[in-house]
Amino acid sequence: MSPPSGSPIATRACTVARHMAGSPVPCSTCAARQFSICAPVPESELTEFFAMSARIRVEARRHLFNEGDPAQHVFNITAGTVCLSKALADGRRQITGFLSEGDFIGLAHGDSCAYGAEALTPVEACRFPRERFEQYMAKHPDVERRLLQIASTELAAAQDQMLLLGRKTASERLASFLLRLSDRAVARGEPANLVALPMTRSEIGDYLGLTLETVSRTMTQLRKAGAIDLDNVNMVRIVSQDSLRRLAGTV
Amino acid sequence: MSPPSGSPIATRACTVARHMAGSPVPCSTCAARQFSICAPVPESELTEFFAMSARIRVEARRHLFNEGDPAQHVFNITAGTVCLSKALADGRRQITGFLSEGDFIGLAHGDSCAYGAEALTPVEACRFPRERFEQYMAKHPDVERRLLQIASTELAAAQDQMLLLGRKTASERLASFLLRLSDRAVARGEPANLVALPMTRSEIGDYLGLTLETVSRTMTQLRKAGAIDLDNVNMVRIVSQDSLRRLAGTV
DNA sequence: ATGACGCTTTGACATGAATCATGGCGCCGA
DNA sequence: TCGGCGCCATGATTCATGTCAAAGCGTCAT
Repeated sequence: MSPPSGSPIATRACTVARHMAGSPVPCSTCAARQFSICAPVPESELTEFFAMSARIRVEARRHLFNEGDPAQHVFNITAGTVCLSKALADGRRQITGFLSEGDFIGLAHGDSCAYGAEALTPVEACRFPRERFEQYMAKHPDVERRLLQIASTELAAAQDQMLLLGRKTASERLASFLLRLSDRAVARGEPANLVALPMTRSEIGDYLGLTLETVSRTMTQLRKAGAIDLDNVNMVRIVSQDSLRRLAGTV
Repeated sequence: MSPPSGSPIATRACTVARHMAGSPVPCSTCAARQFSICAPVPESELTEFFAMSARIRVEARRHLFNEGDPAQHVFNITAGTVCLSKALADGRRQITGFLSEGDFIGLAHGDSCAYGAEALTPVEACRFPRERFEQYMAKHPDVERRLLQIASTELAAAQDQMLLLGRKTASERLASFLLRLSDRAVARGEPANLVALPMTRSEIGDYLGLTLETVSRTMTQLRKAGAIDLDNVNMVRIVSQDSLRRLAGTV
């Protein structure tokens, strides 16, 4: 299934699918659209909007781009999970967000990417040339307004995360994290008490400012406290939303 | 000078100055304007723009608004320093930013304020009713674009801060902090090596995810390492930008 | 079926920063 | 000029989390 690793010729980090001219624009049936930057694009404009972008597929563990790369594209994720991260010279890294279906990537860049983006699972996305996307926005204030709204929401989330990283204990961090994932699941019409973890303990650690060992121990702690159960390592069942909320402090 | 504290009637957290009709709009001579949200407002519109806002003065230690208040206004700071913060139920708090001349307050709010804002020094600001400001933006995409740019910059800064809070040591945090203040001073045409600290050690701690004691000790450490000198508790002289950068890791 | 590999869990120990406690310094008002 | 108060510096000690190490478990390719 996966290509022979290490061969730069045979390996494709990202494949581009072409759209058949004449067939209806896939946007009209895109499940991610309602959550996405493209939500305010009217039906009449969809063809033009769609034509700006390429559909890409990225394998798990591949990077969409690296921190410091020239910022050439913006993305709208239609399937899979991506993490954004920043690193220090010695390898310590901070994951600044886990993104999935409907999420936009491309805010906060200047000329170069302020963070790297890596697929944690196989990912599908719409990729837009940054410049064309900006030109489109300049002509369509609705979309620009939507992006401002997205940026504003991101900023609020970033501030919550600062509170978490600066002032919360390990169990508060993990409890907050699980509750956020749960809220997110609810927003997508999934059950609140069953939380999938597409990322490893190490990645959770890099997001919460902890080590993977502390994440693991804390997970056990929450389990022993009766707040959660582990169906398997990647599937958390929230047993008591209340105790989890109490443990989390807030958010 | 300061009003008798504790009396809700005699005390004014914020005073509103009225503008004389007919006199030229103060915006044209406002030193903060070039850095501000109002930079793209054309001369011809300044009167209208100005008329939307009230000039306010806030004493040191007073709050512009509290976390959870209904979000009624947005602000543009014209003088002084403000800190934004979020708190946990038990009083732990995280300062998410120090703002000054030219900075905009009002991003990231929903119906209620996502954070509190407190004046660290006497502050002057332009205060706009949130709704009117949004209406103005809807009619003036330039201003909306500028706000998106501001939000984007804020987001990048927030991500830097997440890296700092999640992964940096105490001395890396403090070194990064001092370098940022220095960069900021440079952007305003002030000398790079002389950094004013309008906030207390405790506030620095609440910003860097440390205690005031650790901030104090670390300041001593940086001094003994020959990276900085303290003219007095509120004035840091950067002796060696290089060693400070080495200590900081990045940013 | 089996072995290998990657991820997770758990244990033992180390350590950076927090906490608790004390004294010093500087500023402001009487 | 003096006293008081808030902020800061520093020391002693504790503690949460990091680090190092080893073993368990699941998955996947052979």
